[in-house]
Amino acid sequence: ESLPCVVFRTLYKAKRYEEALPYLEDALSSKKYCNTILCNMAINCLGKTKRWDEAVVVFERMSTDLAHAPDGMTHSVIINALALSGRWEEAIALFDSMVKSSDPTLRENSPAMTSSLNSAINACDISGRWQDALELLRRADRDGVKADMISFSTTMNALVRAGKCDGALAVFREMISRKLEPGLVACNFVLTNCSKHKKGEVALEFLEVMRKAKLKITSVSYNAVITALYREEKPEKVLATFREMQLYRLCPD
RNA sequence: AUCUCCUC
Repeated sequence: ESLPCVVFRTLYKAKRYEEALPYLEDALSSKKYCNTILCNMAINCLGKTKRWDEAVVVFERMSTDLAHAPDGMTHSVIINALALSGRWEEAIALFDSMVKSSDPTLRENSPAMTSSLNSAINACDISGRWQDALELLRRADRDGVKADMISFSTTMNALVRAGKCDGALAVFREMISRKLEPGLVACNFVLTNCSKHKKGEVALEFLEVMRKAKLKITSVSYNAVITALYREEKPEKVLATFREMQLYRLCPD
C-alpha cells in the first residue's frame, strides 16, 4: 500500500482536512493508488481548507499530469469550492458545461448532476444571487437534471435570506406537490427568516402548507410564525396563532 | 471507497 494515500484517506474520512494537507501531494503522485476518487477527495480537502486556487489547480492537473479524467463528482466538488469562495459565475458556467457536455457518461450521471446543480444553487445563495438560484431550479427539467429536496431547500434559503418570502412560499408549494418533503430544520430556517423580514402573513401560509402536508411542526416553528406576525404588527393573528399553538399537538423538539 | 442545503 501507499502510505501517503492511506494516511490521507484516513484523515480525510475523519474530516481532519488541515491535518490531511501535508500528505495530499504525495498521495496524488502515487502511481498505483491515486485514482479519480482520490483526486476528488484532494480537491474537496483543498476547498474545505479554503485553498480555492489550489483546488482549481488540482482539477486542471487531472486532465494533464495526473491523467485521471474528471468525472461528475469532480465537477460537483469543484463547483462547491467555487461556491464557497464566492465565484458564482464560474460555478454556474461549469454546471452549464456539464449540461452541454458531449460526454454522455457525464450527463447521465444523475446523482452527480443533481449534486452539481445543488452546489451551483448554493453558490448563488452564498453570493446573494437569488434570481440566479431560482433560474437554475426553474430550468433544471429543461437541462435534464433531477432537482431534489436539497435543490428546492437551497433555493428557498436564497429567497428568504433576500426577504423574498412569497417567492420561497411558491417554491415550497411546488416542492410539496412534487412529493419532496423538506426537513424540519429547513422549514424552520424559512420561518425564522420570515420573522426577520417581518413577513407574518407569509409565515402563516407556510405553516398552513406544512400542516396540510403533515410535516412536523415544533415550538420553534410556532415561535417563528408568532414573532413574524408580531413584527408585522398583526396583533389579532398573534393571539389567534398563539391559542392555536396551545391546542395543536406539537412535535417534541 | 469521494460530493451538496438546513433552526442561533
